[in-house]
Amino acid sequence: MATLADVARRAGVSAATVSRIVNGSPKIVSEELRERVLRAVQELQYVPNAHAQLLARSHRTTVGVIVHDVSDPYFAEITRGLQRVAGEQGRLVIICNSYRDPERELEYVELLRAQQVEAIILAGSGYHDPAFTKALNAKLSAYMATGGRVSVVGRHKVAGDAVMPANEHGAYLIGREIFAAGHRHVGVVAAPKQLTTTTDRLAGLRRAAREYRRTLPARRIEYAEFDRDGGAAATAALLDAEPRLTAIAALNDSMAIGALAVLRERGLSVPGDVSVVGFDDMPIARDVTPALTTVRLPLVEIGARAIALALDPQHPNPRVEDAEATLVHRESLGPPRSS
Amino acid sequence: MATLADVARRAGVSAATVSRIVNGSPKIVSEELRERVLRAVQELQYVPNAHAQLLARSHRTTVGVIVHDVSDPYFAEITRGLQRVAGEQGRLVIICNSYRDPERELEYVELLRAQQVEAIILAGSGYHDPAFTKALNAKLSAYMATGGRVSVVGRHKVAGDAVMPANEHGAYLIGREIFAAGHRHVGVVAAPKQLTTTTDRLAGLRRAAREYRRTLPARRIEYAEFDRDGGAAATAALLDAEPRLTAIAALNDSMAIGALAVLRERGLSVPGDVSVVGFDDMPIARDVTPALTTVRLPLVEIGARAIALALDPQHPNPRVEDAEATLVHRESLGPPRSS
DNA sequence: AGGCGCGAGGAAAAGGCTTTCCTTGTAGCC
DNA sequence: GGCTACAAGGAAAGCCTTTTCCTCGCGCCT
Repeated sequence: MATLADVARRAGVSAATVSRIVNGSPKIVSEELRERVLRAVQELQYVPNAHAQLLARSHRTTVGVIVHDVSDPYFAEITRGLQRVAGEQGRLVIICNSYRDPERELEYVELLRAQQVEAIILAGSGYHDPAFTKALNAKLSAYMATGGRVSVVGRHKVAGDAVMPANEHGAYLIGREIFAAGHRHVGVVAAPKQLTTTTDRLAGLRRAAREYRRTLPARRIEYAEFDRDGGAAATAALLDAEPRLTAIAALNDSMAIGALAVLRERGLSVPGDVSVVGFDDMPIARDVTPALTTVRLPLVEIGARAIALALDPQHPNPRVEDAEATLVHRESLGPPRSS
Repeated sequence: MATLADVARRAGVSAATVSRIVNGSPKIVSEELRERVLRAVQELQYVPNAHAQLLARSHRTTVGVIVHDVSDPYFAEITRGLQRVAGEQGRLVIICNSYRDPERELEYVELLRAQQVEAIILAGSGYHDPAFTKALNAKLSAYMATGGRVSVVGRHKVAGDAVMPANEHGAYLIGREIFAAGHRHVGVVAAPKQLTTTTDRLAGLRRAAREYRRTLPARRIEYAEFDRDGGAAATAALLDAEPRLTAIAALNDSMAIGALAVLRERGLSVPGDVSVVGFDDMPIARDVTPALTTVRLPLVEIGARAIALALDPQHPNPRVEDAEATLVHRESLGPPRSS
């Protein structure tokens, strides 16, 4: 690869001059030299070595984000918002998929630190795991102690700024909707127990239940992987255990889609026989049949705010912002069948 | 941030020793020093500066991939395959979203070159744009000239190794299916004209049409954005212009889902009134109603092969591999309504 | 005892760039 | 003419690691 020095030699100038021209420094250089240098750059197809630049410059210009999986629509939206703001502020974004493996999450924090990122954004559910939380906080604190900025979305008890999606409240809204419609036998298709998102959303559902003098007995809560197939598996189990179920609350839309698939397979109509509700309002939610009644989280905005917090040098670190949830009425929720 | 020198000072050893211990070099160091150094590393929360390492080491260990958008299922799958192989071979992957903007694609090639990546993988449709193709090839050649490896998926006329999805053949398969079912008035919901993927898939459809002594007149081909909303718009236009349509071939599943939405809105049943077929077999294809008849491309494998080619140092660069397409029968294709 | 080899650790260069501080040359002034 | 002041370009010092090449000391052999 051609280096700065190669260009300088070819143009017959010093490395300093080339650097100034290539980076558009304010220092004035004569038209003639500029031209010679630019020509040499062209001829040698010179591209500055980003690592050397990073080493030589003092200011950082990359931020890292750790998500479960960017191709999951939930995180795709958050990332979109994040990228937009990053782009506006001239920052590059490094995306890391943790696949919900705490170990890997820890590794990625180190990796991002090694990459000298200006800020780390952690998105996605936390874990009920004190040892992990402690380890994570230790790593993040060390990073913050050296000027790194941290911002998390939807995590309790982690150092740094935070944007908190209204998981509890969103679930409460949708729970109210279900109970108000008259359902008494409600099953919950839940994500793994150790995710804080699960706990939060279940809490919202429970609050709604209490308000309607109903309960959500443990035997009607089935935990499974937080995706389409998990939703299908949990629904099948639920249906087998409780044939009288008239409504299923899935803890996200992917799981709801899995539920829909099982219901269809078993010849149960939705919402005629069984109602189904989701969570997150991912784009596909309106295109399945029946279209999903769900809760929308302003994901793009959440991502944008998370990075904005991290990049705002004014305020010292721990600030918490809330993100509202809104109900989206579609067709998958109706009154219970009158049996 | 703590540096190697800080650790060395604290442990009372030289920088060389610290480096050797931290990197597990084969050189032997006494237990005592090792312990002192490791303790200092802990205390200072030292993490090596990745950029300095890159500068100092000779071998590269990152690869870059340029896709339209990782959160698009098509590219998500390709990326998954790619990441798997990259992980196995100890490589890090930098993902760049071009959002189908040729300009941005060019910029990303430069950026990846600046990052000193070992290989660049370019995935996604090419463009019918000689100026762009020339510029891209110039950049890639410059990169390859300095030892960079390039591998593309689904691009004609680009330097480097290639994996070619069977776009033409897949479309041929599905076209045959449509015409064999007896459809005479077939509309095509197509992606933008300047994408080579569009041309290839249309060619396959046309070949099937010729075989059945049918034609695909231009007025029954509607071009739109390569996504759900584009599919909806094109379908609406097609239906307005040709109410007698009995089948719609969408050039990918997202567009097919948009078509399904419009059809449902207009009270047309699928496949009773109008049949719909997609392309790509993205995961959601089986969960919409009716489940999509489509063509499957082995996307994960395509990604894996693309990076495997790039990382294989044996062979010199231009090798071309083909990836087969297979038909997936589901419910969205039926015989034409007998009107 | 002298020489050799070897093992453990350190010194220093290299890697590519930015940026501060200098040098040099020229214009402008008295 | 001699001086200052300023503009343009260059020299060189970092930035942080890795790695090659040394050095030093010790044990062993003859």
